[in-house]
Amino acid sequence: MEDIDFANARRSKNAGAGKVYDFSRIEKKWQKKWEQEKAFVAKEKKGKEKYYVLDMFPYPSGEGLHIGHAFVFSLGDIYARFQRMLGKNVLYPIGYDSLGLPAENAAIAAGTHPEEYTKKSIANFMKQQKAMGWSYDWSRVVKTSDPEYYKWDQWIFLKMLEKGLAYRKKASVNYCSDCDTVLANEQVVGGRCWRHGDTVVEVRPLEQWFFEITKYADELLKGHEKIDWPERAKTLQRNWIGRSEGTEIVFSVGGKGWPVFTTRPDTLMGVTFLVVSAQHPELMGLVTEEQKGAVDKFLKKLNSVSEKDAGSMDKEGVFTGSYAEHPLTGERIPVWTGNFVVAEYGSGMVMAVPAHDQRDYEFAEKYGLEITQVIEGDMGDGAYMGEGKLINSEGFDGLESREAKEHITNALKMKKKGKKTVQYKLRDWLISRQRYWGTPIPIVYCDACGVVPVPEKDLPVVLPKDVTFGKGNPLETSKSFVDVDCPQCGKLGRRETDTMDTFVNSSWYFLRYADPKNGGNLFDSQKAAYWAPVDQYIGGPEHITMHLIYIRFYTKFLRDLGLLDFDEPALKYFTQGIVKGADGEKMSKSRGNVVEPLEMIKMYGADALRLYLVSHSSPDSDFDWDDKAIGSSFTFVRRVYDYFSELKPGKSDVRVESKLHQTIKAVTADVEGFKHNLAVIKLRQLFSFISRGAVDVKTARAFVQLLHVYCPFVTEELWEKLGGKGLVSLSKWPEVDEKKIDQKLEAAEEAGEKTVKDILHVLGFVKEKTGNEAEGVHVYVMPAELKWFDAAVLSERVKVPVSVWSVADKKKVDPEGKSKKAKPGKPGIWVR
RNA sequence: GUGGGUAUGCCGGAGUGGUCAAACGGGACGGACUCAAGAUCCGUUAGCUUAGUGCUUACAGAGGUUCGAAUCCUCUUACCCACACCA
Repeated sequence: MEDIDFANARRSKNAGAGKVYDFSRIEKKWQKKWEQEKAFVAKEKKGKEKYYVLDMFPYPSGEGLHIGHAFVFSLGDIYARFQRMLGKNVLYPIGYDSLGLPAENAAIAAGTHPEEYTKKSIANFMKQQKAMGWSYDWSRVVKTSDPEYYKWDQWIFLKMLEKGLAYRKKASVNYCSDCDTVLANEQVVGGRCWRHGDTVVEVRPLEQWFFEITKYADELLKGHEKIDWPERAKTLQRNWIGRSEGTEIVFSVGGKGWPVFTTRPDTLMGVTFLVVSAQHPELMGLVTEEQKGAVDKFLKKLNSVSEKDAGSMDKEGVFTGSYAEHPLTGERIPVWTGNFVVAEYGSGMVMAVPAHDQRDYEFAEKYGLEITQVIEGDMGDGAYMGEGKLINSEGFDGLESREAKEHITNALKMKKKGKKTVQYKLRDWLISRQRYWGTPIPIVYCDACGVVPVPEKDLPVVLPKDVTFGKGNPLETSKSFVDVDCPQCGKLGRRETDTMDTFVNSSWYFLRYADPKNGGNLFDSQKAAYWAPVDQYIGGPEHITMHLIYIRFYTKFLRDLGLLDFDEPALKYFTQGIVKGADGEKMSKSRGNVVEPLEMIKMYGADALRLYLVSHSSPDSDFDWDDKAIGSSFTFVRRVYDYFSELKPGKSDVRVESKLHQTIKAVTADVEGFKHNLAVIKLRQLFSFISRGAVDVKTARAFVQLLHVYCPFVTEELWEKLGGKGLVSLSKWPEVDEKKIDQKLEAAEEAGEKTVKDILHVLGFVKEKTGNEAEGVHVYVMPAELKWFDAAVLSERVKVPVSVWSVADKKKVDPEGKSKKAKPGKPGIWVR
């Protein structure tokens, strides 16, 4: 065969030199070794500082790991390895968020049971996770689909119920007809299902279970002070919780009191109409006979507008025919209904002050409603939204907004027509799902006893196998599950068929890792107290408003049960960026830009993949995958391997030592701060420095240790070759010896680099001018700097023989007097 | 609309007051080694200029602060993310 097999050629070239970087052999070898030696199994050790690193556990899909997983989990692993090498007692566990809709859907599509599907997916995940070299404690794996796990979800539910935090309520809920289930507010994206972007979410009234998370709203806000999270994550949560202080004012309509929330009670005397949400459940109660036709027509029109356009719709409304009574003046105020009032926020009715609220202003203009200015200010082109001195407000005239808020609220309070109050955007957490693959809600409905909780001793309520998948909730098709005796009276009752939102499962899993096999309790409080809270949590920004709020809520609740003595689950949190396809688009199968970690491991090895993932850019920013760039990471790893596996140790000179310690110092800080891109650069620089000259074993080992957090496999191999004791994984992180960092040497190095450049520059000129190749170069340096310059190294760099002279040397050859040009740090140069 | 973020050379991206024509990687180009290489090594990569120099123009745009700005402030523009009329 005449065709050249390049891959083979590369191999054989390596082989000829006797140094093949056979990454797949190396990676398998160390994977096995770590497992055999139980290297990463964590045990509570009194007196040793613990450190808990946690990645958000994955949802095990049948497709296996994607490149995003490879990226985040590598970040966690780097951190865990780092902390371990710093001597901390590290807990770095992994588990599977294995309940959830996708498994159920995929199982239905594939004609299997979700349990089968999940089992296979998890096995596949594990294989890949091990291939990536992530240093998990595999003895603590937690699977949320395991009845021994979700038993405790049910237990917590019962506690919530006991404490009055779990309740049932008929609610207009978001219903996705594709999922055949109800969605939480957080799962509705722009009026559409978060999983089915094409499906418009319907609003249906259903009897649902809720957790009263709003009870903790204030604490969730205050807790931010205690935790070291990115500011934008906190801001996002703050806005999500959306606390606003204001006044609740009761307007009476037809003898019935209608509370209205406002942050601007100072504008009360400027109220000229009220607007009730068009989606308000009690709207029709306000509509008079004469107006019924108009309101119906209006509602019909609203319904015909698709959700998509509803957002950009103009403010519209219609008079209900009713009048409210102003709480202070008793004046008659018309009540309108409008499309711009949010039904679920506050009471679903607002007081309109067109002079001082832009939305109200537009509405009033449109329908010719009265506009009364009550705050001094410029109303040139619309409402004056600022604060200021009150006018046209009877007894309150002359007050500043701030005092007026107090006075008016007090006046209302005296008349029992209002009070100071706080509103949140955060709603209670709707946990009911009409699906199979979730935690069954431990409740029995009994004709005689009503809603009866399943007694603790009967937990877990296990998902039945005899179900039929199809439309609706499969649990309803299991007679053995539904038909159950009432725990109270013993008569036949009916089991709750709703299951819990999967975010329930992930709200306390970090605690279960502390004691994953406990059969008698959620966890052992001692063990939890030892490991928790999480010291460093890592996961995507998409979880900030859902999971990261729920997990904080659960932690506070468990604390209130007396199970924990802390109230924040994660002290530090790091959000990584998104890995996008080479085309800059989000990776997706339909775009065909998906990169498979396994493919990359096959081609370049896990070490190169890991190194590439963190060296591209700062881990908290998004980045586009680049096929070519991973090649350079591979090349680097291979060179490192080639160099150190054949190392003939010599003596490190002082410059290498200085450089090493400088690098240790910088890399330590970079790894600590997740600045891996910068750390990698420094490691590359150190390597090219080292590999130019001689190093001793100690230095070589230190380099290998620094690189280890990024490339765990190849560094284990090299550590062994360099005669390191035990595993690098468990070795002690190199310590900085400040004394060895010599600024003068740094200056020397810099001078050397500059000189190389200068010589090359001059050589270029000479060639240009004379057309001849230079025969040699003389370098004249300051006497004190003589030791900085090595003729052999310079010759090698500039590819022309170089001789180095001290300017003070009487015997120097210097026909053109170039030595006179020499300055400190900048030698004279003569080319012959 | 509100809140948050980003804007750097051919590209990806470092860099948060002077040591910056700006790390590192990719690409391109030139050279070395080679029968040859997609392998390795060494360079160049704003323009003009120069025996290693100097100047000009540069970090989205326009202003400003400062002895001095990619870096701080203001406004504008574009893009990204979240929330979407929260009273």
